Order: sequence, then C-alpha cells, then structure tokens
Amino acid sequence: MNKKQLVAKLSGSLNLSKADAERTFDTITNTILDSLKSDEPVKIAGFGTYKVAKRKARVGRNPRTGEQIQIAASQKVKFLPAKALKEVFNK
Amino acid sequence: MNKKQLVAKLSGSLNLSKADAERTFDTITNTILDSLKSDEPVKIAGFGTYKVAKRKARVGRNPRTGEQIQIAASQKVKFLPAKALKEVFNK
DNA sequence: TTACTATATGCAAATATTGCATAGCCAATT
DNA sequence: AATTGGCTATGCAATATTTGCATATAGTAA
Repeated sequence: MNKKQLVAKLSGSLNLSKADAERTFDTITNTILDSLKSDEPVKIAGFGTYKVAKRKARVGRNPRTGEQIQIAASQKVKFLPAKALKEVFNK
Repeated sequence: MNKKQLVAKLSGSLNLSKADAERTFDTITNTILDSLKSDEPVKIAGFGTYKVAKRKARVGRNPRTGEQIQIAASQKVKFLPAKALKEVFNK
C-alpha cells in the first residue's frame, strides 16, 4: 500500500475529499517530523513511539573492495512498536 | 509529544474538532495496521515504510537468573525512514 | 484511577550497516 | 493518460548494533 492508496482509503472511511484527506495526512507526518527535529520523541499509545537515535562515528568496510571506511556520526528515526501492536502479529 | 498533543495540533491546523481529528488519526493507524496484518508493507513517500519483519527463533537468557531460554520466532513492525527524512537530521 | 510504557540488567544470536550498480516501482509534471 | 525523474530493493562481506528474554518500579497517559 502506498500513500495514494492510504489517502483514498481515508477519504472513503471519513467522508473527506481526497485533497482534504491528503492534507490531513501530510499535517500529521509534518507534525511528527517537527517534533523529532527538536529531539522530542512522539509517543502514540497503542501504536508506537518515534524517536531520533544518535549513531556514533565508526569504521565500516566497503564489501565490494574490502577497503576500510570511516563512517561519520549520524542520526536516524527509530520506530518502536507498542506492546499491543506486537501482540497483534504474534497472536 | 503524545497522542493527545498531536491530535490537538491537528485540530488547530486543519479546523477540525478534536473528536474528528482523533477519529482521522485512528483511522490512519488502523489502516496501516490492517495492511500490515495482511503482510502488505505501507510505503509513504518522503516519510518512510512500515513493514512486518519476521524474526527467527533463538536462544535468549533471563537476565535475572542467567538461565538460558528458548525464544520463539516472532514478527514485529519495522519502520524504515525515507532517504529524505534522514537528510533532515544529518543536514 | 487504571492502564500503558520506559528502564535496567547480561548475553547470544539475528540483523543492520556500508558502497554501488541494476532494476523496478512511484509520483509528479506535462 | 503517459513519460520521466527519483526513490527504493537487492546482493555482496565483515563488523557493529540491536534484539529480547523476566520482572518490578517509576513515570506518563487515558
């Protein structure tokens, strides 16, 4: 399922125009990103938590050549599924 | 930021009642979960992809007693941040 | 008030990471 | 409606990181 299909589904379930459904969806993702940008985790009970994880610089390796490579420190968004969500999939 | 604050923000930005904002939000998460339940990844361009990852059974350990424990195979929801999203945090 | 979630612990095994090319799919623009 | 540009999956090797076990408590949310 891609964004387009999700928006279509939203539109149908909620009696919204597709434009409104898309705007709503974009607002949600942007709000989540804004919060994460200020290093503030977003906790959605019963669904999961989005947070920014800091990764330290380290030495990696180019698997093609075997050559060692210095990898810079970076940040990435992590999603931790809520407990309830895990149970759904491991019924 | 928690769900309540996110819903409040949505309500304000989109001229929706809080009840409508919450209903919309819940519909989105439920739609994502439904798709994942049928093992169908959800791809949101510019944000990320949700997918179900299968984890094999393995040997674990009770950290309190040190005793070895067999851990059953399980499934968990993974979120893979989109490329655009990583760049925001590693500007 | 009741329910959920984070934390902290030791440790083995699963999985992510990294560069890069190809192929395929999605999204947006015409 | 179709084409193009852009993002993403895949596979590879070796190492780094994460996972997840039990359980109680503390903190937060509904």
